[in-house]
Amino acid sequence: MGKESDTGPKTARRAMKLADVAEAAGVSLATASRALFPRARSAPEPVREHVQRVAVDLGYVPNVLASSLAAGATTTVGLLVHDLSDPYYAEVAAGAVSEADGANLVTLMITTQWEPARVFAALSSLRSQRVRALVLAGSGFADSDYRRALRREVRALRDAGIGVSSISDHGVPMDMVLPDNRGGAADLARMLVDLGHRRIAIVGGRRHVVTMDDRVTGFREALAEAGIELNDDDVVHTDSTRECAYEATADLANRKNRPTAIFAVTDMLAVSVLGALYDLGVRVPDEISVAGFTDVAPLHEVRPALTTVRLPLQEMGRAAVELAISGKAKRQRKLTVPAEVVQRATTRRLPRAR
Amino acid sequence: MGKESDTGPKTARRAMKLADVAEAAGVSLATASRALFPRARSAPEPVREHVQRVAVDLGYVPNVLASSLAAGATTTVGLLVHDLSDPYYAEVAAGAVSEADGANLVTLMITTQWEPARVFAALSSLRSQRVRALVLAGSGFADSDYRRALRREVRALRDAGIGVSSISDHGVPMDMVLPDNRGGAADLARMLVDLGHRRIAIVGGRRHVVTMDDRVTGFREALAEAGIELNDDDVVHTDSTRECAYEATADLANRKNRPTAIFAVTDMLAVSVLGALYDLGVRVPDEISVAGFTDVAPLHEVRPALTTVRLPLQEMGRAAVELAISGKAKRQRKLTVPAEVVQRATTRRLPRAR
DNA sequence: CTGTTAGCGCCTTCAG
DNA sequence: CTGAAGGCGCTAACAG
Repeated sequence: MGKESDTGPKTARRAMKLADVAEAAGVSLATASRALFPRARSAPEPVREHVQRVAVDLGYVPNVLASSLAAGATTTVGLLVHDLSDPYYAEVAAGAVSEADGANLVTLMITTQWEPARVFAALSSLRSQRVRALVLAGSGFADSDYRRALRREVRALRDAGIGVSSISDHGVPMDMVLPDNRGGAADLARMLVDLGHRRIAIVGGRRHVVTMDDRVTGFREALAEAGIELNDDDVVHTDSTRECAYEATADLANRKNRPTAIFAVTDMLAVSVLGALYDLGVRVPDEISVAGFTDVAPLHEVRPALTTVRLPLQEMGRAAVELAISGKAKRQRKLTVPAEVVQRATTRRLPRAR
Repeated sequence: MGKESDTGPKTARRAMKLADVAEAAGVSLATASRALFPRARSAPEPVREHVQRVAVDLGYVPNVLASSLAAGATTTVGLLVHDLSDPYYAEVAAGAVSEADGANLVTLMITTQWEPARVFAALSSLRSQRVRALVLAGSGFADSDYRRALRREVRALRDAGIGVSSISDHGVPMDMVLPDNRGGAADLARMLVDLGHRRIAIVGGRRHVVTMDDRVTGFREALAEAGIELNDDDVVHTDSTRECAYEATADLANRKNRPTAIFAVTDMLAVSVLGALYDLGVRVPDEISVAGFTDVAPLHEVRPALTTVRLPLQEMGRAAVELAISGKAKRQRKLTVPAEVVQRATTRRLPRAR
């Protein structure tokens, strides 16, 4: 039916629909549907085969929008990260996307640039997309307004039947993957102390970001247990990552009481610290030891090899997706991920360690 | 695992729909629609305001599936990359996602793991999602079967009114962003020659990947013009990136006629080469010069700073999305992106340059 | 087993 | 300017 279709294939012609296939195959809509997508009821083998070949001959591609609308369930999962160009999130996302793919789900990715407002915008956008599940992969903020608002939003999501999970604790009840930032940082601190370090500085990341805060806290507490108190100016906070860390390092290196070790809460910060020290002619680890956190992949081959605390980023992404899509559980689930110190070449034992 | 009946408002209740808002506001469905989403016709200010407040009071969130289905246009763009954990793609994706976001579009991300079959699966999946536009960010393959099949698929996409663009040439007519891999590599080769290098080796990446191939070709041609012919064993190909590059480097460094410079077609490969040389005790750039390609962000602070060829990854991602969503043009558009040599610390002038 | 028929939630001519 | 009504493409009860 219809007039001669224009042979010029350039014209955006209407896509084939199931009804077209059904008609061409001489069966009803319902039968075609059952033949192509066997769920509750299937269709007998001969019919199925026939309809399927007709479908491919016609170049039929199902309209997911329509089927999702009718079936009341989509095939998408939402993924929120702060910044894809950060290796941390890139790896987490790689794992998450791969896991979703394995579940035949496609990933709606949104980047929030460390801005709470964008997180909420993204959440609302994804809700409106009716994602089947959603993962808050970005670290949460230590801010009670944020948490209150998030709590409301998450409740709405769950009420709508959307499974939600997060990586790191956002201060809101939901399933979560909890990398042991505190424990890992504490282990690292103890290791440094064992190596004889006493004057240690921290190059912290953004303020009020729980992931970063936890690392600082864990590190600090472990030092305190060893009888080492950190002054406020032993903890430098950096915002714009790059230059900040660089300057902070220069400052630390020039102090009269120069630290013997620097803990950067992020591998990316650590590499900036290393770069600054290199440029200043301060030898690592001979003069100063440096450690990072996360063991991010792009830096694996860098020399001297960075001492850091390993986190299985991709697996964390996978696990978060897994939690979210299986999120029917009544009880909140928390999956703790161990963080393991990896001692490499940027740290050394102090010669006259007591 | 008791039979704890979920109490409270946790039960997945039906989400608010436009009809609910309309009813609560005492207007018709059509009016509510026009009040909330003013497009062709809007609604008078007073009505609009009223309906809007009713909507928020009810916690109404529009169902994008339904509206897309009815309006015949979605708000999603598809993005295909090979591997998100590769800094190259992570940055490209960051740019692309951001650009899409700026156009109020949300990104459907799919990773294809360098497998052609997955590319096609992704394409079909995205078509079925009725994306508004789609970007093939992953490098194409130098394989005629692949290209033939892709050509068909792209035509189908365009026929369906979906704008398509790619980064790098996939050998198929469509809008594309073309980083000047050949030119950049050629410039790099000339620079090395100018520095006095004559024995140069290439650590290539995957075979039959146009992006990598182009770099090798451009480099090789420029050397040839300078009268330097590369033997086959001067070009090593690596698949699994990591170990391969490492071993290849060891091999190169141990040759009787050790090269004075190594060009790695990728920064990530270059850093592996550097790592291997470091472990072997070969000094860079004193004994061997090393150069990479792309100037990937996570490596910016690494020392000695890597000589490389800069490509504006994020902008490439943005541009590709821009092309795809504006893809109504009849004429094919090609956007060439210049690649600029950045000479840093891993290359040096040979002392007795002839 | 197959076909008919309501919707899914929204948009958009078309009357009023 | 507003409302009623017919789709958008598909699914899932229902009959037959």
